[in-house]
Amino acid sequence: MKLTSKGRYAVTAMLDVALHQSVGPVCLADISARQHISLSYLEQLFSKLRKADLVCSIRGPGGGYRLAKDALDISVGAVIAAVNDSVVATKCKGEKPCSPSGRCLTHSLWNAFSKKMQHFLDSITLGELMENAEVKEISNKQNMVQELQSDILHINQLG
Amino acid sequence: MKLTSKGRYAVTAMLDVALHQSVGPVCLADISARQHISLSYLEQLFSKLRKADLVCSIRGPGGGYRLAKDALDISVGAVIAAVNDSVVATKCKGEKPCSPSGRCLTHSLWNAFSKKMQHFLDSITLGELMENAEVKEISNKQNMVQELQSDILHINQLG
DNA sequence: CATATACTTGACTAGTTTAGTCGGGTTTGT
DNA sequence: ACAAACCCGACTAAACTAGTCAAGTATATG
Repeated sequence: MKLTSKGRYAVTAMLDVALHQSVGPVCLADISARQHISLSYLEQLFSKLRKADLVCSIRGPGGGYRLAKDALDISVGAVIAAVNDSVVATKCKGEKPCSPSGRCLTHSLWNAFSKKMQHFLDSITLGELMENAEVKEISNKQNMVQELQSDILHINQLG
Repeated sequence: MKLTSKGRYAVTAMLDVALHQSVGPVCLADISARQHISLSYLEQLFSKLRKADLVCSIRGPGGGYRLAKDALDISVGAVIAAVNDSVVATKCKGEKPCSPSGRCLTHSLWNAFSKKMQHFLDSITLGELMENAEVKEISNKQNMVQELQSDILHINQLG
């Protein structure tokens, strides 16, 4: 799992679709205008998002994109994975020794972290983020502590 | 917060130091040999890690690096941040309009996610990962026989 | 003190990825 | 028919990755 601005663009665009699809399909030109992402780049991203079945497209005038599922069923992790033509291929496979106290232990530690990371990204959905936003819109700064606590709770549930 | 193989190398190297510092300072040559990371590249990484006060160095023969704090006080997030000369500079700062239903809402949603992400990375420490590993070490040893068998099988297929 | 060991710093680079452009398509509502 | 929208592939400048290379500086030990 990589985390770069490419993924940020994808998540941002998907959130834009989620926020605006209630009045009909959202066209890339509108997203481009609102989020300041170049149209052609959006085309690239949405091509991958469509192939990953995260959005569906409506062609022709008045067309655009729509989320393929409920926003609560689309994880941030899925969006990021879709645009990063991954295939990382963890190296430590064919290589022989991997002594218990050496390379392989550290490697498995990294894998443990990587897995936690993955679960975390998969556990946050677009819908969740939107719900949080609605609450936030009312009082922005009030519940910093609550938020932190719920975050920690959330993390503990994962691990 | 970026998450690339640079960060992975850094975390891996730091874990290696954490695992081996009990018998004295860990020199980069040893880490290079164990983790298969080039010495010169490690030099770059540790230069940054030292500036971030995550490790301290002991020069001269028998020298090397040591964690600057307890492994339980060094978060994975801190390590990754140290090697990624960040300065992301979130764009939405000087820009004016940021209409509530447009760009700025999506932007704040991304920030919300970004924050969660940050908290998550900061909440995992090197020490925690090591504790998890101790449990795993047993199951690793159980798999050794299986692994050996599959290796033998592989060799037989070649001959 | 000499010297080998080990860290320190900076300049350089091939290769890959990012973020984007360009120019053509195809589909479809009016 | 026409225009709005998606679709697709080739291309590219800039940035970043993952290093290499070379010339230092500090220090433990004989």
